[in-house]
Order: sequence, then structure tokens, then C-alpha cells
Amino acid sequence: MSQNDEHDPTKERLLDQAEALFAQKGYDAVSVREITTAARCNLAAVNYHFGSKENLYVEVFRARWAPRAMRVQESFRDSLAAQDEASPTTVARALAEAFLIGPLSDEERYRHHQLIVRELGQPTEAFKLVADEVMRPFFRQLADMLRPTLPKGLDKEGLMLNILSMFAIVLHFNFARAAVTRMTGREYDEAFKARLVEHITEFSLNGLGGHQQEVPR
Amino acid sequence: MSQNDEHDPTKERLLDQAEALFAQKGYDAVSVREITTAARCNLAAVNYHFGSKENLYVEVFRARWAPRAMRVQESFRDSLAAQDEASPTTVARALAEAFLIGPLSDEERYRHHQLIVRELGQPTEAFKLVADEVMRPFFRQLADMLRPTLPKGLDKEGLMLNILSMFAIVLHFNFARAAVTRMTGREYDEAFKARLVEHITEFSLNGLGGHQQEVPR
DNA sequence: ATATGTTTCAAACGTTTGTATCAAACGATC
DNA sequence: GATCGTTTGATACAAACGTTTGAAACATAT
Repeated sequence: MSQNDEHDPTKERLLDQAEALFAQKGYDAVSVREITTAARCNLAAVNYHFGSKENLYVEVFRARWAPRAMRVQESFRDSLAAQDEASPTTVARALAEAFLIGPLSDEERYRHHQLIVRELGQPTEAFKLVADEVMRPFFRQLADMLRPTLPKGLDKEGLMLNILSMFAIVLHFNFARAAVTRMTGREYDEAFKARLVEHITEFSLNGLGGHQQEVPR
Repeated sequence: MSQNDEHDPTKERLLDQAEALFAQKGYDAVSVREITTAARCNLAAVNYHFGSKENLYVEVFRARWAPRAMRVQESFRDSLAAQDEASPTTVARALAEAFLIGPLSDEERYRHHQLIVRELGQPTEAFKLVADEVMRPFFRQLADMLRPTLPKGLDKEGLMLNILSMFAIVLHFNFARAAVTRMTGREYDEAFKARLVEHITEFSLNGLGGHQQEVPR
């Protein structure tokens, strides 16, 4: 058996090309023929390896998206561990850096956020996996980090709303590149991404209570 | 001729049903047959009235989405005019209210944001209309309102980033309802929407420089 | 009533869709 | 080298797709 053989080139190529196409066009705009042509394999390969087009889509999230999300989270924790302590400022900056610069190539970042935003707006079978095994654990970590630094008045729900809002911004600046470029006139080069990290860090502070440290008087 | 007859029921029903379905499922997941069945008319009606499915999609934005966006903007200006002056706080609150409570029904709000977020991530022919005739003029208005209250250090680009970030949050809380409900455990009833308005108002202040007024010491 | 322009309708067009089939090729084990 | 399970390949299939067609139905004006 080649069950343990992790080097099934056809299966891997299918996952790669399927992810790229699903991210770029959305599930329904991509045909099985398009995927198999891009992966340089036979049309029947999708149904042989994954049973159906829909299974392939879910498997893209399990085998590609979720592991990559984990890499981003590790990058976040690493850059945060380099700081003295987890203040709202350092958390916000580490988050922005992980998701805007981080360990991903530009192409990977693009795929990653196209896929997740599509899922957020129109949850499918894959969303259970995303929510339960990626989002919720990470949000819990973030909440635990931030709780000790909370201003007195911020309850659990308020903290979650702040975390969601930070993600909203991070997702938006990765997802809506075309619109952002159109409105700002700036391409997503290194300079602009660095600018965005600064912006997101600053913008997030009030909600997270960080302004009390930033604006002493 | 009935060119001037604005009560073409078939054409209007097609626009209504097409918008609902495009918002719910996305362009490619909706078939012309599905639209015409929902609009209780013949299959050929789409091609007769709009020439093609793609034209119908663009026309949904021109005849439905853009006018609705104008209503939301008016609602924003009205609730802002009721204030003494346009401080970052009042602008942020008026924006959140217009887009989360505002003049739209829940169903309209859902359609509206599903459609625009799909366009933001994957711009089509309709995006030109959205960007040039809706977004840019409104952003310009916002910028003009906020400029007099700017903290000294904030340049034009920084202001645009702050406006984009506010919109990112507003869009997200309308677009990703399923995920937000899953993470917070709260349904989108009136109480929660009021809570979100408070949250968005607070969260946006730092970027807009409002914390200097909110936190005097 | 007749003629005219507009809208609706059922039916069919040629493609493309996701999936199924089955023989050929492959790779490991005996 | 024959035999096995596994993978690939060309081909076929019914269903669904967007669009076209031409006749019927309609409204309006002469």
C-alpha cells in the first residue's frame, strides 16, 4: 500500500492547484477539468483520490489551509515571545506582522485570505474545521494573553469583539487588495505592508485599552 | 412604448430575485433558471430584458445596490447633522449606526454586504461603478469631515487607512454573521447590534485620534 | 378592426458540468 | 516473472448550463 507514502505527486498537485483556483475564483467558478488540467493529471483523478469535487474542497482546508494557519500562529507567538511582555501594543503589532508579513509568501497570503473570507461569508462543511480547530483555539490564546492587561471595565464579550475587530482589519487588508490599492494608490510592496502594520497596531490600541499606556497624560 | 413605464413588473422582479440569489450564493452558483423561477417568469426573460446573465449582475448593482448605498449614506449624514459637530467620536458612531442599524431591513443589510464583499475580493465589471460612484465620493466626504479634527501627525494617507479600517470592521460584522455568532454566542438581535455600535465606536477612536478627547488624563 | 411594437412563452440549441466505467499501466510481493 | 492492489487514462453519460428562436399573447394607436 502507498497509504503511508506521503509523496503522492498527483494528489499533492491536485491539492495545490485546487487551492489556487478555489481561492482565485470560488468553488462554483472552478471546474474539475480546470483543476485536473492545471495539475497535469487525468480528469478522473479528483474522484479517485477525493471521491468528489466537494470533498476535494474540504480537503484543501484540512491539508493546506489549516496547516498554514498554524504556521502563521507560530510566527505570531515567536515574535511575541521576543518581547518583554504581552501588552496590547505588542500583541497588536505581532498580530499585524504575522498576518501581513509573517512566514507566508504573497501568493500564499492571497490564497489563505481569499479562502477564509469566502468561508466566513458563506460557511460550508469546511467551516466547522476552520472554526473549531483554528479560530477558536487561537482566539482563546489571544484572550488569555490579553486578559491580565485588561482595563477594569472590559468583560469577556467585549474582549472577543475587540479580537474580532482586529481580525476584521487584518483580513480586509489582505482580502480587498484591489480596493485598497484603488483607494490609496499604493501597491502591496514591502514599504506599504510595513505601513499597514504600523497603522493596524495604532488603530487597534483603543479597543484593546492600550491607549492608557500610549497617552499618559 | 413602455420604455418610460417604470413599472415593468417582470424586470423589477428579476432584479429583486437576482440580487437576493447573487448575494446568497455568489454569481456562479446561481443559474438563470433559478432566477427566473424565483421571479415567476420565463427563462428567456433574463436575456430579453438584460441581454445576458452578466449584464443582469451589473444591473443589480446599478439599479439596486448603489441606490441603497445612497440611502445608507444619507442616514449617516442625517444622524451626524443632529450632532453639534463632527468629532471623531460622533463620526464613528454615526457610521456604525448607519451601517448596522440604519435605514435597511436585516434582509437588505445582508444582501448589501454580501454583494459588496464579494466584489471587494474579486472585482468584476460592477466594481468600477461601486468604487467610482459610491465608495470614493463617500470616503472623500468622510475625509473632509474629519480633516479639521485631525491630530497634528496624521497625513492624508493615514486618514484613508483609518477610514478603510472602520469600513473593514463594519463590513465584517455584517458579512461574517455566522462566524461572529459562533464566536460570541450571540444572535443579531437589536440588543447585540446596539452593543456592536458601541464597540465599533470605541474601537475606532484611537486611529481617528479621538482618544485624546475620551481619555483626558 | 387592423396594424404595430413589446413582452412572454415553450422548445431547442450547442456546451460544459460532475461523475462513472473499465481497460491499461504501474509497483510491490511472492 | 506471475499476481496482486493501486493508480492512471480515454471515453461515456445524463444533467444542467447560458443563450437563441419563432410563434403566441399583449397593449396601443391608427
